[in-house]
Parts: sequence; structure tokens; C-alpha cells
Amino acid sequence: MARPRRYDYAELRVEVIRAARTLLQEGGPAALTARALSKAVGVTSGTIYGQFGDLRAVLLEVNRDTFNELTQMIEALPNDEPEPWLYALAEGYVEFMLSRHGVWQGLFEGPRVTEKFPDWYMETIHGLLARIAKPLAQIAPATDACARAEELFVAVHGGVALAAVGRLDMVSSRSANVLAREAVATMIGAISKTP
Amino acid sequence: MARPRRYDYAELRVEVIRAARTLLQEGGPAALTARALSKAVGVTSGTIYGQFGDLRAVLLEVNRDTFNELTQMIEALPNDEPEPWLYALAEGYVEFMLSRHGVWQGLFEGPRVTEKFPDWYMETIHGLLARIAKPLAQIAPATDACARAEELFVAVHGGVALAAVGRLDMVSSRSANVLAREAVATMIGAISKTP
DNA sequence: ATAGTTTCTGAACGTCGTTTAAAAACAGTG
DNA sequence: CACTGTTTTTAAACGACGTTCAGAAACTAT
Repeated sequence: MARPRRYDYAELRVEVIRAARTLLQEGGPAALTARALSKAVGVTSGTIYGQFGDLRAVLLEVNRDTFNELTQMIEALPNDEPEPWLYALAEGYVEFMLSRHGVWQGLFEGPRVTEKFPDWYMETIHGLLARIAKPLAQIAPATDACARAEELFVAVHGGVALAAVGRLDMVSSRSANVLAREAVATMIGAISKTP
Repeated sequence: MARPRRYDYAELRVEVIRAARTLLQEGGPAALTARALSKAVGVTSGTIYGQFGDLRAVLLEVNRDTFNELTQMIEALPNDEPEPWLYALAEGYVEFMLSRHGVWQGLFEGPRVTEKFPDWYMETIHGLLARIAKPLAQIAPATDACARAEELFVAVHGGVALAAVGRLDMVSSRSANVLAREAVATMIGAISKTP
């Protein structure tokens, strides 16, 4: 009693999200257009709007996938002593983000997409912060490890942010990776040498 | 032997730049459109294109002004001991950038405007880095003050970057100002306590 | 007056996100 | 079989964007 749907909506969603990610990766946020996206999946833009509402929703779904991958990557880090583990995390984070720098811009650039961040958004971030805080607490039980974790994350973010938009060379000839390692070293130095 | 120009080009330029800054301030990069800009100064967009070439050039001129103001603000900081001076610089920088967060996005967001940065661009940044390095060298003559200055700037930039696009609350409940102070404290702690 | 020259405008081009009227494709009913 | 009802999908449209450019406008020199 109705026109049958031509596409499996579940399949369509994953295809759209995958195509969106490819476009982001290759050309940054500017390349994620409704027309390019619909052409890439062989559907008209109207169909995508029927499924996602608008383009920001597509970007949000890409970000959800990215955050899931980030969580997985962190889980997969080899168990190690606090210090080497922290370095591995910093290095992994930088490499993860810069190998997805188009996606990164979708995550951190432009006006905020939503008034309040989705739960999975905050959970991923806080999971990451907790993973940073734990080794810091082991290294220096006296400090406020959560506060230090926030500060360390922000410091690393600074380097990644500049690198992701091609502006790190404005400030330094070193790579974001090296700067992240230095940030870890500085933090460890500061908290471990307090009598 | 020619149509006389209706506008003083020098005046026109400063008016366009001022209007562009207002638009940026009030609505971020998205609000800086050729039509809004030309309406604001009472000129058609063609005239602006004749003077500036394209909108990126207008943005670049706004940035030049911003950088000049930044330099002036730094020069105006009261002379002080290395440590308090560093704190004052960090605080001043954060306040400067966040009170211009629309302009900030034009400075640091989006794909790079030019292949190579203009000279005044690099001079301002390097001037700032040198101003950071000097007190660091006084505090700990043994360290590579220039390298530490880059790292400290990047760390502060991380907080400002998140705050400027309304995403700092994703990571921390503290302000960019507080995080910047902590970054300074961490750096001083790390370099001053090396035997 | 007329011709020459430069300045400025306004309309146009193609692209963007998004909306929507209509076409398409079926199941149920007579 | 035709017709109706319902839902899905399309294609064209809308307004706004950056940018370009033919030509109107406004003067000087002859």
C-alpha cells in the first residue's frame, strides 16, 4: 500500500557516513557538500536529507565513528609502566588525529554543531582524560591528577590543532609528535620533582 | 581625462577593514561576506574586489591589524621580574585573543590562506616567542629557552583554541586563563628544578 | 560637442545547503 | 483490470555565497 523503499536504510546510513569520511579526509570540511556526498553514494541529496535531516548530522555521525576508533586505539595500547605508557598515548593520539586531519577539522573547527554535546562525545573525552590521569597519579600521588590530565591534554591539543590546519610551522620547526612528547616530559618533570 | 574616483582609496581600505573586523567579531568567519561587507561600507562588492582582489585579502589585512595590536599590547606590559612577567604575558595573550574570538577564528581556522606566510606574520610570532624565551632563560639558564618558549606557546594556544570555538567545556571546567597560568607554572616547575 | 579614459555598478555565473511539488512504485479494493 | 491510497525518491527550485565583467557614469582634453 506504499512505494517500496529502494535502499536499505541501515546500509544507506553506513555508506553515507563512509563516503562523508572519505570526502572529509580528502578535502577537509569544505569538500563535504550535499551534492558530492549524494553523487558518491548514488542517491539524490533529498534522500540523504530524509535520513539525516541536515549535513551537520552527517558530520556528527562521522565524529561518532571517529571517537569509537579513538577509544579502540587507546584500548589497544600495550600495557606498560606509567611513563612509557603516557608517551605511547601521546604519540598515538597525535598520529591518530593527524592521519585524519580532515575529520579533525570537522570535530574541532567551526561554530559548535550542537548546544549540548552528545553523551558519547563527553564519554570519549572523559575516558581519554581518565587514561591520562591514571599514570600521572602513579608517577606523583600528591598532585591533582585529573587537573594535570586536562592541562596535558590541552597542551597536546595545541600542537595537533596547529598541525591539523597547516599552521604549526608558524610557530615551530618541530613536529606535533615531538612537541607532544615534550609536553609529556614537561608535565612529568613538573609533578615528579616536587618534594 | 578619466572618471574621478568617488572614494579615497586609503580611507576606503581602512573602512573596509574596520567593517570586516566588526562582522568577524559579531558573527565569526561565516558573517564576513562580500555582500554584508559592501553594504556596511556603502559600496558595491565590485569596488571592494577592485581594491582587495578577494575576501581572503581582506581577512589578511584584518589579521595584520590584529597582530599589530598584539605587539603593542605586549610592549605595554609593565616591566617586572621574569616569573610575574610571564604570567602577565600569558594572561594578556589569552584575554587579547578571546576578546577577539571571531577574529581569532579568521587567524587560525580553515585552510591556510597563503602558501607562505607574510613577513609581518612571522615577525609577530617570532617576536612573541622571543618575549617568552627571555624570561625562561633568566629562570633557567641551562635550558634551551627557545624550544621551551615554543612549547609553552603551543600549550597556551591549545586552551585558547578550544575556548575560541566554544569547546573548552568539552575538556575542562576551568577557564583558558586558568589553564594558561597552569601551563606557565608547569613549565617553570619543570625547568627550574633540574639540578 | 566629441572622444578618450578610468571608476563604479548591477546583473550575471556557478556552487552551496535545504525545501518541496510532483513523479514513481507498490498494495489493497472494486 | 482499473482505480485509490500511501510512501519513497527525484528533480527542480530558492535564497545566499564568492567572484567576474559588460557597460553605465563621470570626468578631461581636444
